[in-house]
Amino acid sequence: MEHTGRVKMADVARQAGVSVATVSKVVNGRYGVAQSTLDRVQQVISDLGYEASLGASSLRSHRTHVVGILVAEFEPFSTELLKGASDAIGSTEYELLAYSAGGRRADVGWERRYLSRLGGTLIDGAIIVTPTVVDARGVIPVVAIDPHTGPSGLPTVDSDNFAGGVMATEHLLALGHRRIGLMGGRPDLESARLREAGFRSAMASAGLPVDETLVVNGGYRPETATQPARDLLDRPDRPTAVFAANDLSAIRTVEIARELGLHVPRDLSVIGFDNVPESALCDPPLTTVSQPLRDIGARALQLLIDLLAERDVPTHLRLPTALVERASCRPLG
Amino acid sequence: MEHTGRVKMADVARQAGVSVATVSKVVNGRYGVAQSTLDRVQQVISDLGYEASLGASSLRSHRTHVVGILVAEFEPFSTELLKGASDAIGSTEYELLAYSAGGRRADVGWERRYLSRLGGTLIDGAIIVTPTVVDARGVIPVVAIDPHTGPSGLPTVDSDNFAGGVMATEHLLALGHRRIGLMGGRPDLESARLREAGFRSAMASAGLPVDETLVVNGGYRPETATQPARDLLDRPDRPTAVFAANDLSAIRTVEIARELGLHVPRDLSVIGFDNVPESALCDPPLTTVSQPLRDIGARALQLLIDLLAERDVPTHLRLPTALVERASCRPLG
DNA sequence: ATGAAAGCGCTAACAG
DNA sequence: CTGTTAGCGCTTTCAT
Repeated sequence: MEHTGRVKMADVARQAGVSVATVSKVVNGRYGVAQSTLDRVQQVISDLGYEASLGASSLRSHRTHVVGILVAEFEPFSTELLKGASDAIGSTEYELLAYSAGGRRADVGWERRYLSRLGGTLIDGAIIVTPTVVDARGVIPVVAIDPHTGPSGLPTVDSDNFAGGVMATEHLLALGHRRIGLMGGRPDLESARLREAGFRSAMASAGLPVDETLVVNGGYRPETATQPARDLLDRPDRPTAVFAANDLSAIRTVEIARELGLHVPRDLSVIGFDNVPESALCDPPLTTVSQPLRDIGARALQLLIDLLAERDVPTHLRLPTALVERASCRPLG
Repeated sequence: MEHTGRVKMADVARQAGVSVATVSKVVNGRYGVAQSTLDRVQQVISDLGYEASLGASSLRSHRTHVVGILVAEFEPFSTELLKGASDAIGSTEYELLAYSAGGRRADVGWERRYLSRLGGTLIDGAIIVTPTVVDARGVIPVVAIDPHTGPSGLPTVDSDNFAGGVMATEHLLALGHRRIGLMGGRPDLESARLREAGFRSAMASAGLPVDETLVVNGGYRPETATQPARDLLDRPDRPTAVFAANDLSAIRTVEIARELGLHVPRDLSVIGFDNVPESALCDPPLTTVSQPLRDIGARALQLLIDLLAERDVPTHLRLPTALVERASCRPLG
């Protein structure tokens, strides 16, 4: 019977001697099937290892019990969120589909295109990670994690980026640093804006002016942080400490420092943001501001599930940040 | 024009004054469309933000340029592979879809069911992570990572688990440990079998018998490792060192040790396997045997792409393991 | 309780 | 060059 390709509903129907309509009913647990038929069909289903094609069934039913998590790329940040979402999905009736077109196609507007590609059919709802173009008038319920600046109209979960920025800066200040560089994040993201605002606020509170030549844009990614890190460090009046807006650019900063013959933390203190697991792998282990990334992913998933169940949900969840001291910062002197 | 739901091909066709067939041709870059029509349709597509539904188009065309990575759960191991696959996909024409039904539905045979659910339509090929039921006669090309014991017939990528097991054990031996516990992995996985074989081989080479009461099954997961860890440690003749078959169960072992008032590494040395980023986050940072997880993911993806292009591929890639010394082991005495 | 038939959004012949 | 016509595998009325 191993003819061609995967087993489809028609194969099950034939083998069980019923119509596909009947098989569909038992697969979907509809009423109106005799117990004997039901048993027989289920037997054939398990014998053949049949499972309905997600593509086909979703096309027709528009209810799939699958939720999507749409990311530009699977990197340490988004995969932490994914772990959290995966933890949370266990207690629901849903399955999880994570989608990325790969870095290259992650141009402006990717979130809208992904949504169009998967929404309406394959997935019942979506979590979008760091969307820039937010398009509230959606077809399916959407929750945003760490979105673009400004009110999006989308339910959002993020963490207290401003407080985190203050925290990081105050830590450096408390260690005696005064000449502090800022490697900013993606300027199109609210999180980056707030972390920088926190930095400036803490500097101002300390009565310190911000040297704008010490403010660069690291773009949140190792590749985009490389040159800015050189600009910051390869100069006689380099800062004694750098606050990088996320761990990936902080880690790259540490690497560039080493390339330039600078020892971290002896010659340069570096603090990051996010507390992705990779930050502990860094040499030296990175001092950073943690966001509860897994929890953010789990909360976003729960929010989405509530949305799908048409329950009332908060439109914005903000989770706390905290200082994690490791070995990349030390007192000046 | 914002009537109902997502914009579909018919909407584009209407707006551009052509048939859906023509729109399909321009979307898929087929020949036989006048330049002026092409321009007009493309304009409408970008105005409307149209993107073809993956569900619908795949149902018909059986070629999607999407590859799947099928996992039981998104945890540190599978997400490292995912990062590697994501790195590698950037240089291809493919997009990446990662799928998990959540822990609960990850029963025996999940890999076959996922494949049935997504294969044939949504995805052109798949990477399956730690499959138990290997079913070579597939509809779509499949690459296995760290599969079930025995020859599967599937192209496989894994690492040198035996050598890694030897390495971990010899490290403990070199530190003077003689009474060494083994927390084994999932017995249905070749990797776990080989790591244990490496352990036994190293013990034998050292002329040491294996105390079978010190061999437990941790099942690779924190939840399943908890009780075995207690069994191993909560007794007067407990081992002075434990080799855990993966980092997650090693980390849990460290936690249980602490619960029991044991200090790691003073009272107990623990070594893991995998070198997931979380192992560095452990307190104390975990000494472990690294597998090049991201590279494994990238290689598996490349293998799959080659398979899809009908290029000749190696049927088995084995990558090296290496000892990573951190702080969870110390000399006995 | 069961099956026939229509159709989800799209692609692939084939006509025109 | 363009449109018409069939389905892809499944769900869903609606008859029987």
